[in-house]
Amino acid sequence: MSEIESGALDLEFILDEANKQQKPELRLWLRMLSTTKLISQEIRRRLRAEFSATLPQFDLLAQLYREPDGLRLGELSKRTMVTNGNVTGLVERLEQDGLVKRETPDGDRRVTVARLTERGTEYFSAMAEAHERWLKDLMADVDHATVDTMLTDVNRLKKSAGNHLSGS
Amino acid sequence: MSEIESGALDLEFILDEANKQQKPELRLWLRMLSTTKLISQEIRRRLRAEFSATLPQFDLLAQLYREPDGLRLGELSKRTMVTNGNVTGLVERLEQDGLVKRETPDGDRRVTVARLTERGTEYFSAMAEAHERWLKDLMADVDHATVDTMLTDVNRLKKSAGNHLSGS
DNA sequence: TATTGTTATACTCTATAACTATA
DNA sequence: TATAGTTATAGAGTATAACAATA
Repeated sequence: MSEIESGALDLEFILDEANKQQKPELRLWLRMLSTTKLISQEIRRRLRAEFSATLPQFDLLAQLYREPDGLRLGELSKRTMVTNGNVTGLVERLEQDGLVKRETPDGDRRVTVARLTERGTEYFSAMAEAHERWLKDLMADVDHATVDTMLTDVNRLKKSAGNHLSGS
Repeated sequence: MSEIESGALDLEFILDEANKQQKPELRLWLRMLSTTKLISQEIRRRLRAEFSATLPQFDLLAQLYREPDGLRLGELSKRTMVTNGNVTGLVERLEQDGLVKRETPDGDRRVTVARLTERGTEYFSAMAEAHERWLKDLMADVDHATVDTMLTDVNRLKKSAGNHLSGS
């Protein structure tokens, strides 16, 4: 290799490294996106194979699991970040499976409250246990300190994003 | 408030904090998932409004943008984590929009190579610039040091997950 | 026989907007 | 009039498997 070529390569390398540093936010986002896609696909695969469930369904059930008295559909919509109309469809499918039931409370008959059935509670409990196991497994090579750091950092990121949405 | 009530509240708080520490991997995952969902929805909204494009399309175009000579569909499938059959559909839509073209190289006529058209290159260039701006904006409240730390940490996580998939 | 893409299918998710019943 | 859900619709994404052409 000639001196000129060698020099050119070094320069390219330096420029390349400089470029990398120029767009750290973009790089972080692309990396987060591909990472969550990788993990999501794996989790989706296992949820489907072992529980015939989807990720949005799991998410919705998790919200109800925390609220024994159930949640209004509007509140469910906010917490799952799914539009009102689509929450209706999600809940309907889960109701057909016997995991969720809908009730209209006395007082305001416009309101619909969704809550887990007994079967839904048992079923989600098993799902949650498996889900936790899968996550521990997938993150096995990440040390505890890093996990803790990431917990804090991701929270900062979420707050920042929340503060800069179109509607705010 | 009585002493007993106050004591009970303290205990609840302590137990709650202890519980939080018990499942850090799960908590990290749920937080990453809701964060990427929040940001993805925002980016999707803007991509649709300003470029009539979807996130998977953006992802696919980004891969081709880095490879002026184009990529085989199989390779595109791997890089975008989209199945072969669905890559065909994605590329077809982008071809109809005139952003991508397909070619069969001499030598192995089973192969299809996708590459950006001139228009596709220009179009994606504008998309990438806007996309980078959006990300910087959404991450504006996160300091540079944290962004750098996260870049490293997310990479560790991705590698760990990759090492523990079903097929490995 | 193995590989590369394509086609077919079924289902779910996503987004938007119009609509109904109730307050 | 405003609110809570529902319905309708259109378009994409996702996963699986069967299939054709080529090597």
